[in-house]
Amino acid sequence: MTEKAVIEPIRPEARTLADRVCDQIATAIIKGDILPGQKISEPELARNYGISRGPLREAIRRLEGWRLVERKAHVGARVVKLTARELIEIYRVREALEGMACRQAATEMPQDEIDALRVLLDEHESAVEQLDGRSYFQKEGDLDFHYRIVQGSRNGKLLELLGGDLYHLVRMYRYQFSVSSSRPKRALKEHRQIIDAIEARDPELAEMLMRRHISNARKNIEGKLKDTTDI
Amino acid sequence: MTEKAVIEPIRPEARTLADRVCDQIATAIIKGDILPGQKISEPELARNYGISRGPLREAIRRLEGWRLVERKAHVGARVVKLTARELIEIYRVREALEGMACRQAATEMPQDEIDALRVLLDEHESAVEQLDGRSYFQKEGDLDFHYRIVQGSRNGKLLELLGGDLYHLVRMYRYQFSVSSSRPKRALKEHRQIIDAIEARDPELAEMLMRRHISNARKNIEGKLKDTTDI
DNA sequence: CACGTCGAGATTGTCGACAATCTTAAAAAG
DNA sequence: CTTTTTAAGATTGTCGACAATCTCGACGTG
Repeated sequence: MTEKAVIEPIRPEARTLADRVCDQIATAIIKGDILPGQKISEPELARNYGISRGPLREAIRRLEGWRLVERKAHVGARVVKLTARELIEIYRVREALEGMACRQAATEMPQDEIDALRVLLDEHESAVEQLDGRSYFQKEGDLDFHYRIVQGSRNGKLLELLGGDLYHLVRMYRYQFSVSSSRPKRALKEHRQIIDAIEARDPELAEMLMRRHISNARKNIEGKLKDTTDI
Repeated sequence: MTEKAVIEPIRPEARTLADRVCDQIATAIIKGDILPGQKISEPELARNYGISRGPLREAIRRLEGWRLVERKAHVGARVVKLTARELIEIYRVREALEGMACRQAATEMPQDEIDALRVLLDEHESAVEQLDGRSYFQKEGDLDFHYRIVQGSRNGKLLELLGGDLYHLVRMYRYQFSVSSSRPKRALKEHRQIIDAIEARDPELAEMLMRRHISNARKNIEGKLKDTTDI
């Protein structure tokens, strides 16, 4: 009895097959090992991962829920291929949603989470200084910052929407186009302004800063997309 | 050949088994035939609908993506049971999202869709006058109005988020508690104001009116929830 | 040569059976 | 009598096979 209570948290791999394969495929998609628009063959993946088609289909279904793949009956699943328009749409939605999250975080986020977030920003700063240009950690680190703000809003539905659908797509886009190196220092400065506003318990300022922060990122992307022929 | 082109749109039931069962279960949940918190037994439902567990699991998995059911590994699926807090959270998210949708609709919604929406509102008015109090059509009609506004925003991701997750839950809540009869005439008036602002191509006013409209609905609910012991 | 038809092959949808896990209730120990 | 253990039953997870459907290239016709 006492044994079990200790062992259980140690073994988080008690998950189901579908869970693990789902994570593996999601990572493969986000990192670009499976390209956008590419077909997802059930027999092939089942052989690759050494499992049956049952759990694999469950994993694909979950990815469909995350909007990482699209399925058509009797045809199959393909990795989503974001158009430039859709990418911009995502950023506009984030502007509204995360602006709201930031406003609520200014009143709801507990002090210890604010402190922890400042520590995270310090880590980001040293990482940015060390690697100077494009840093791997900054890629995910930026999303981590945003995720914590949303957590701080104490709105579970908001967390579901942003964490469930949009962030997967944003992560995919970032890996595919390696756009994190755009402006790490300026982004870091904006992050600090935002957390300052939250700690000052100023909802209006916090929302405004977050909206401007995401709006800046969107404009940065729009500029880059003009060069690319398609996406 | 010419036959097929005619027959195909006539027979939309060429969908898969999982598709139809998914719709059936979703309707059963929303209408309250399956109560919140109730367990979803795979063998039982498979017998009821006369299908195998394969398509049924696919249907349940899709409902999980719509946040209508929650699943735990090796335990099973249960219909979600919204807490009062979560319901309020949903309305706060809708306020931000649909406010944004309304703002974009003021610049993007084509005139013919605006005209069609006015026709819909006229139908609602006659339905409200005829049945006076609580009318079945008004229940879904209200959501129909909101859905069309979001469509008018021409933001596909917004439509996915609102139509995919939140509206199912709102529909379920409305059926369960029969709250549509709260204030149909006032809601109708607010709807007309909103479409007026959109036709006037006034984004700021349109957003403000929509936010206030949803905020009013939220406050109305908050008042009703005070009476209920739990939900 | 262009276009429509047809069929082989492969892929997805569906099914039933077996294995792993949880739940429940009875039995045993204190 | 309360608590712990254990075992039976049922449920979920996984697998392999069969049926329905789509894809794509070859073939015939205008």
